Amino acid sequence: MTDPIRLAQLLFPNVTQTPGQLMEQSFPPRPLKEGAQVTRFAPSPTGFLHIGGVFSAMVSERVAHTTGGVAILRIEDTDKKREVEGGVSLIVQGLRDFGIVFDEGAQGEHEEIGAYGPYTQSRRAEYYHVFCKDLVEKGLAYPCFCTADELDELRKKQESENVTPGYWGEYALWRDKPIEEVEAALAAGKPYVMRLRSPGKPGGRVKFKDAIRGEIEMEENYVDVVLLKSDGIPTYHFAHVVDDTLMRVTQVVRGDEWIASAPIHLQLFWLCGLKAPKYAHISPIMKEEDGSKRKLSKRKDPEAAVSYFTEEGYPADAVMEYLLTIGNSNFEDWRRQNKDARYTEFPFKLNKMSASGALFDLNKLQSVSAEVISRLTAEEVYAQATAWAGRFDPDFCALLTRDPAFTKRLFAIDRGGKKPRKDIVRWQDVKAYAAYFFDELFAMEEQLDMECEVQKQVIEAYLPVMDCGDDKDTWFGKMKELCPALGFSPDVKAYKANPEQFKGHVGDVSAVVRMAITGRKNTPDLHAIMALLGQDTCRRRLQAYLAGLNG
RNA sequence: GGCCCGUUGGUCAAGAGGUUAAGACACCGCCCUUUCACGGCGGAAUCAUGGGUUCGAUUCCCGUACGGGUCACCA
Repeated sequence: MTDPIRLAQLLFPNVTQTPGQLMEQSFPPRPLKEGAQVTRFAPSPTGFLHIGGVFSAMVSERVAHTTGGVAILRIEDTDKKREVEGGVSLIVQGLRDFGIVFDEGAQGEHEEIGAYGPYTQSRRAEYYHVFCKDLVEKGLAYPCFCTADELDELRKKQESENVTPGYWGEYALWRDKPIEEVEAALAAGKPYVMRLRSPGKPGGRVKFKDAIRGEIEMEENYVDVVLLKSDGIPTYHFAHVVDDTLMRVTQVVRGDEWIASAPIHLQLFWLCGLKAPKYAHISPIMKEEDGSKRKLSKRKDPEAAVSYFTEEGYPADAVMEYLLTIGNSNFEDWRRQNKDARYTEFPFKLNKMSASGALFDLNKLQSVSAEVISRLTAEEVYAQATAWAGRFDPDFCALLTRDPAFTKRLFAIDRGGKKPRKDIVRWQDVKAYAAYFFDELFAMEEQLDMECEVQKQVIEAYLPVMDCGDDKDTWFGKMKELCPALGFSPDVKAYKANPEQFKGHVGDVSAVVRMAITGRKNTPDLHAIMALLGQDTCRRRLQAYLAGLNG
């Protein structure tokens, strides 16, 4: 290829701009303050949003927004084979469900915002061509007309000769073909890809700094990698360089599977005369199986899909906070010291991320979730629980919203104090939690381990004095007054001192009433429950329970 | 196979050349409590391995094992 300028003109007759002009005229440096990071989350619209993707998106977004920078959502749809109808909406909606918002990029299937777009790679062909033409002019890129079969053959030959397989050095068939041959192939309409003419050598070394892992040294790239596929669309490698340059991205956050190709990217930036962004390669979220770790897989693990968490009813904030604890382990300490703060106030730091992959811990998620829900007000619980039920359990939703004031009061029981209960882990649990407040769902779920005769006596003694209008002390006072005649101790300590003298203590008496009214042994404050349920309902349930004991 | 990354209790992990090796979840026990929770207190439980360097290594270096990644016209 004796004449790169002529070759470039031949290949890209319609490209008139240079990369420099493009950057100056259309994508100037962003007016941001010192230290502000521009990040991006760049998923492929494959119709599946992985929890690892949400993790990565969260990290990118946090880094941008805690530094006063910009978060971009870019759609990497350069592989038409994997693309799925509606894939973009699924990503946008999925991220929105978790409260992750981007400043620029895709907003819906076909909508975008921001001045550094388009943010969908399939609409950026002209930019890639500008950069590619520039490389051709510099003698750093060339067309390759090899067919899949030819490449296959090359590989076999290399394997038999025991050399590193790949399109490189002397094995790069089209690297130095005379321009006449290229013209002929072009004229014949043969499909071709554009390849990098890599100046690298086997054994050469590159170093770079990773924000999470520190210095990484690797063999430099010497493969003539594909820049533009035969349809003119770039490979990830080239798109990464062009897009992140034009979008003025300063900090790339991506999965650690990209570490291996970092030398390609670094070389590309260098050859294009560009400054590479900073890198942070994050570890995948793992799953334990048969005693060993493996990546969460979308085929085997339901919890790999973020829709799982939405369906199960984990609050978005709970999932975010769990991810934050995996991301920066000091988040938990911070949370304890800032109980009322929103998680977005936490100063997330890339260099505090772990270099090894964390196992997904459902136990921990549940604990975080219970904690998050316990901090919510009754009003918020009502809003979120009904929103969840509206989507996944419409019948129950109808019940919850039939009398909003009543439902809110129910959620207010034992909530809001210094020691809020933590028995709702996911919105799914609300149904079981609140069942006995609704006659439609009320059922005897458990049985008391106490003689029927004794239970009968308790109910019969309580029925005449019961008054749901009593204040708490009066209410409990009555409970105590019942005790002596029934053979129970009104005082727990007295009972514990001489258990043989009593059938039980006040707590046991309350347990019978609790069972009759709620159908279970464990509930929040019984007095509050009865006050809310009202005299009629309580009397009815007490009588029904008594009838049950007799039958 | 080449190259790269990783390895502190069951899990998430802090940590630094000398510490009784934090904390959280889960588990167990006790206390508090009208129940359940919440909370409090306590318990069991960890530096993958072999060599160096060093007065001293879990921490630094080298090897080994194990796990993961990557070597495409996929991202």
